[in-house]
Amino acid sequence: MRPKNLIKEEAIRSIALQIIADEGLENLSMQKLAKAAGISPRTIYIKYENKEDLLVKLFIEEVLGAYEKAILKNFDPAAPFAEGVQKLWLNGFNYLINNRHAFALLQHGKASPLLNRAFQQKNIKEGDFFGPIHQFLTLNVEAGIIKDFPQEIHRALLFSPILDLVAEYFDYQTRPQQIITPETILACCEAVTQGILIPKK
Amino acid sequence: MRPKNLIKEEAIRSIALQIIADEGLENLSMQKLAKAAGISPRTIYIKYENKEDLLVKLFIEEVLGAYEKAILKNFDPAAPFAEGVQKLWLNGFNYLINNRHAFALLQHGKASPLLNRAFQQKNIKEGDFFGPIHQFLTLNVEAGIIKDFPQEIHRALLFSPILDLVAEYFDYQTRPQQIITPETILACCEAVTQGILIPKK
DNA sequence: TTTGTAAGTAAGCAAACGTTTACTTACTTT
DNA sequence: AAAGTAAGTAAACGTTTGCTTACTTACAAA
Repeated sequence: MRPKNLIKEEAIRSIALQIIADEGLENLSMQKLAKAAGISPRTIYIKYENKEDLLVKLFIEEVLGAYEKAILKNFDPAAPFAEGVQKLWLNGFNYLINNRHAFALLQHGKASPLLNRAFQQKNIKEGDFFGPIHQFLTLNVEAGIIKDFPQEIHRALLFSPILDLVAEYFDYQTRPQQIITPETILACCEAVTQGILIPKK
Repeated sequence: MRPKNLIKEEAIRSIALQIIADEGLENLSMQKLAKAAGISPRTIYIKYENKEDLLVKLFIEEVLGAYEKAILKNFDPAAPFAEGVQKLWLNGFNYLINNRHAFALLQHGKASPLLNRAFQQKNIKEGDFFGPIHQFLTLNVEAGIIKDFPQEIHRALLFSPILDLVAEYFDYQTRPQQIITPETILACCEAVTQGILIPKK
């Protein structure tokens, strides 16, 4: 039997991400995608049930999956708090600035009800997506090193600035000087863990 | 001459926001909007040039404008740092949890290239959108109270967690117990300004 | 009361939408 | 070499899209 063309399968995914990043989720159509990938619309339906199925799989597998893998690379949940947070920040920041298309869909994931629902169902079915981070935070709360907030709050406080900083990074790429670099990130990371107030002498 | 029906004008905007919040930006169509508002599609085009014009005006005027107004209510740029940040957090959080539809489009604004572009152009033309916040941060940097980061970085560190906390607030509304309340927000606000590390004795 | 003007509608345009049918191509197994 | 099978395509299905035309309604000025 004829083997499936893995190159085309990869093309569908990467070109879909590209269109979403450049024109927005609302401007992605199956016809446009097929044309850009140089294939027939029908071919997409061999691999994906329908448009929603394609979007959900793109988001969960291609984007969230890869992001999780990248952010947890060489991360040790038992590491000292500041060191662990720094690792996660650098991993996350570096991955996202080098994967603009994945970043774009990640942003859409927070806005689109479809993707939001898919993420929650995935989390319920397979347990915590970013397990080692959960473990890391629990350890540090139990050791009395960080304040005793629920996981979701810790995550919002510690990690949501990263996405905005990445967005600023891309904005500034189109202007005279870059103000957000990987070096900047270390200072931001410290500010988040220790606060941005300058301690009184 | 026939006066324009202000009720219908308001209906277009509020129902558009509702559809976007419930079904996503990618599922809003002019026909669906007209039907839901009980008017002819043509009527929308009396008030808005096209679909993009409608979306941009909704986002800039209806959502960003109202959000700015709400967040700056009773805010004094000359107030002490912790007090000022607390005010902004409470204003922002309370506005967003009471305006789910506006919150949804705000999230889309970070993901959609169209809305993103519109926001940047608006910012360039009319100067800083959240002027008093700019002033507030500048004052505190100059007084040596907070670290000397660029405005954009301060804003990402100080305010981006709010949106994620609001998202969690809405998520938890559909589940057994609410973990994020206006009272929680004060603790989060303190954690962001002073850090979440527990100081060593 | 007539006239001018803007608001609003019903109906429908071409184009694009997501999806499917009928078919061809390429490869494996017999 | 023939049969079998999955991959892939061209063309088009019916629907919906953004948007427009032709018309009616409601009001203010003359």
